[in-house]
Amino acid sequence: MREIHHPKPEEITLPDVLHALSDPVRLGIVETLSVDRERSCGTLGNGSISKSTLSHHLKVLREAGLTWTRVEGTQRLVSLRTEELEERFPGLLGSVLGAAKVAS
Amino acid sequence: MREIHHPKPEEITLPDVLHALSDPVRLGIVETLSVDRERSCGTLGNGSISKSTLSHHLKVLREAGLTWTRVEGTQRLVSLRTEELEERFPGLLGSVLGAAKVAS
DNA sequence: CCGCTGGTTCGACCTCTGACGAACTTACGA
DNA sequence: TCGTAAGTTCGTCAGAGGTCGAACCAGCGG
Repeated sequence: MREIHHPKPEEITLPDVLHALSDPVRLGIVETLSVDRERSCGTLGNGSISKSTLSHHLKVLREAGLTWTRVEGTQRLVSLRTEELEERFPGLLGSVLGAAKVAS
Repeated sequence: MREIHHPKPEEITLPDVLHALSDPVRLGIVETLSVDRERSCGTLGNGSISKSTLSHHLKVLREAGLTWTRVEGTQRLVSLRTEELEERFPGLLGSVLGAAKVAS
């Protein structure tokens, strides 16, 4: 497989982040990751979504700078880039996650 | 002209809000409104945008629940629904505006 | 070496979105 | 009353975005 591209902190743009979070599926993934810290790709779909679509969403999140993906044997482990995001856009991720919780 | 539709606070959804904010043009409008409080539609375009496109963006913002529009004679005055948004999604608008400022 | 498991990539499809000009509506002012 | 200024609405266009199945690729286990 190809190199996994992750943007540098300074390359992360606000519109990209907001767009990535504006999809319910991706927002759900981010919520899950905020609780579980690190999960493999396959455990992030709610069953109602195909492998390829899930992979697409994870790519959007990764390229927006929201998540980090590392290879572990045959699977990829995904986690939130919490610290870097906090440094770049202080409070943003937290308030979005809080809002997501409120919206239940 | 038709009735101007504004969603009730409880009808405002997080994905809609984030999607509305994920467009640079609309984000700029929200930034402007966070400073000036209330402006007429025409003064919100950066010159580089047509009237109809601007009207479209303002409609997206309004229907996402971000802005309030009132009629004043021949023009419409647009303002942020700051309090209602704060109540619905505490801290969200503030951190987005802060992030927008950081991203300069 | 072969098959399985976990993911990615590739078209294809259809919808949504942003952009524009042109036509229309409304209110104000001369 | 007529024109003008401010916005909306409409139709259209091109491009982006989400979804899927199928094909593909990499490791691991037998």
